[in-house]
Amino acid sequence: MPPTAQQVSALDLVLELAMLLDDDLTQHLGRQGLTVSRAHLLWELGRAGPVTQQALARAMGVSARNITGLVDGLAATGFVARQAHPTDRRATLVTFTKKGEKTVQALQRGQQELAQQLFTGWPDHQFGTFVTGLREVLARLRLASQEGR
Amino acid sequence: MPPTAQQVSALDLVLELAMLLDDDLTQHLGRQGLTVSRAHLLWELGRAGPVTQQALARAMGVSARNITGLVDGLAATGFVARQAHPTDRRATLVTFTKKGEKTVQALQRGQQELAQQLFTGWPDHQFGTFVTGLREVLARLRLASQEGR
DNA sequence: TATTGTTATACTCTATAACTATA
DNA sequence: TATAGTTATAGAGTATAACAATA
Repeated sequence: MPPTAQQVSALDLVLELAMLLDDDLTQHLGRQGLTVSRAHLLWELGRAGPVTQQALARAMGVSARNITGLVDGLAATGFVARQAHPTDRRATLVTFTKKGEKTVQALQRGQQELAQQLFTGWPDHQFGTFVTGLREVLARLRLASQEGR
Repeated sequence: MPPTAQQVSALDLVLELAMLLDDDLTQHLGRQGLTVSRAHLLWELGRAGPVTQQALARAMGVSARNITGLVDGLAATGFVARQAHPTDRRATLVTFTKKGEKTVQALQRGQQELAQQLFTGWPDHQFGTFVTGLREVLARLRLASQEGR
């Protein structure tokens, strides 16, 4: 039995939302000289403080080689710097420059602004039901993703 | 004035949903020998029938050069073929192979299945409020994106 | 003169495998 | 022997600019 038309068009809305968010993010970051991947690395760095490239690779779920490239780019554009690890001479610590630190703070502010723009003024029950719905969709999507393996 | 914690965590949920959807899509398409960009092209082709590469470039919002590369890849893997345009000898018509046609149909079925998995069994009022919320978020996001230009 | 698609060139993200320096 | 990061190599997506064929 096929899904209802309402179900299909609800998924269309979700997919359109995902695309728009991605486009918006790409534009926004591009204006600051960043890509989505590089911003992701900055974000992790903001969460975990100075860390090794290995730690970044694990946290972001990408290869070590990939981190080398992202750090190269971020260092060349002045967002991060490499520092010697104090005890392990094989390892490198990735740290913020002043510019990088300010940029991460700006990204955080930008996210807060967006949260406000999207959700200010919603009736309480609508907001609550929407959030509950999001959680339900996320839970089901995680299940569906696992099945597909 | 900053946003509420609820607003920020609602945006977190939306962002997580977007990421999960993208990952899920990438995995699912990868199993069929497709990338997200190539599947996007197939999807457009399914919507609009045999079309020129220029038409695809405009519909997808990417450069003509990019379309050349995507069609090269899809042709090499047997999803589409290039045909001479009947009246304009500059242009190329991109058409489905049998494999391409079946693949698009499978993608459409997959999307319907996902819609069902995500939304089956929701109470009517919850589903309705959720969809209304999605529309509201989309409308506000479009506004926010435009401002940022 | 304008348009269609390709070649030339370049940048980014991504991966695996081989290698160096260190644990 | 195992780990951290880099070099080597490769594929994919994306862009602009120059060019050929055709309108």
